[in-house]
Amino acid sequence: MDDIVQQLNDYRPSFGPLEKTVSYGVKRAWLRVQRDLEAALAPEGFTPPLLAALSIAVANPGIAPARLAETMGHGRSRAAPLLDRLEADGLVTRAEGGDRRSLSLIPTAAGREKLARLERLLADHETRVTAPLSPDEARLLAALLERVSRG
Amino acid sequence: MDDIVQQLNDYRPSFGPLEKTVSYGVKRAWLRVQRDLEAALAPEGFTPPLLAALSIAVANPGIAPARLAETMGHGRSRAAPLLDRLEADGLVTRAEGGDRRSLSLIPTAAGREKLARLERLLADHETRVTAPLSPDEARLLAALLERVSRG
DNA sequence: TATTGTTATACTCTATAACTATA
DNA sequence: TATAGTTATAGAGTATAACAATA
Repeated sequence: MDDIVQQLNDYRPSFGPLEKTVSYGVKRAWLRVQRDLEAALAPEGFTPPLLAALSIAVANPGIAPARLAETMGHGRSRAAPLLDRLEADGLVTRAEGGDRRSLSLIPTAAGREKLARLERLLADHETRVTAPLSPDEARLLAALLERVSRG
Repeated sequence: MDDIVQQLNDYRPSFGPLEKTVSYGVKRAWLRVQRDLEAALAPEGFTPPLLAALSIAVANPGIAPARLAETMGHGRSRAAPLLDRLEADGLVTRAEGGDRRSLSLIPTAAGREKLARLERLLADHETRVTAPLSPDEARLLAALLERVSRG
């Protein structure tokens, strides 16, 4: 009797043709990652896109907004609102670039310190997300995902 | 000289602390998957969430809306607008369930035929997304992603 | 008291197009 | 003619809270 109840509780609806696809697997994993990271950054008043923008700005001092957006996988117009926020928080400044059309993004000391704090939250997040995997499996997963992203 | 130009062209901005994380890898892969699938389904007037809902409804006849939403990884309220659309298109019907609180979703013949057509687009999409991988690598990636999703 | 389906609401993410300035 | 930054706008996805009906 108990095993019948167990069997019923174990029942999981099928995903149909989506079952075992990389496509839907990526989507489901993204849902989990997205929610965990959002919750992890909330105490710092940050969001995942803001973290990505700050990370890239700090790692590539002098980068132009269009290049930053491109690195994130987006069009130019995605950069403006993110940079508005980072600049308002005093984490990044928009300086004039060599070409007067383009800007040069300079991380401030506060920006580097903020990122250092966020890196600790990020490391904990990564640990939670990869908890079901061995370290080797996690590295393998990251490598496979990168190849898919590059296409 | 040519190799210096090549070196410059090869330059890619760094992701900083996000580099090589599973977390950001999932996000980047999701961006690619999402865009490709959206474009693939557009000619059929469908979106990725509609495909997921129809797939689950067809694969689990009689499933309740709350269970469908849960399978997709969402709360109850996410089901209603998706089912509104599927029902308006004549692909699924909302029948009374055994419990008068809950509904029983029944796929129509048109729903099964629509899904069969979408499955061909989905297969092509999956082929494009996994193009950089061997078949074994693709299966491995799907399995690793599933373990991450289940947590 | 808990569960289901629904509605209302708001917020984030993202894309497109258009405008200005510069090259 | 092309590139950069910006703004406006719209749409899709998602979450929360609240409601009525049923258990």
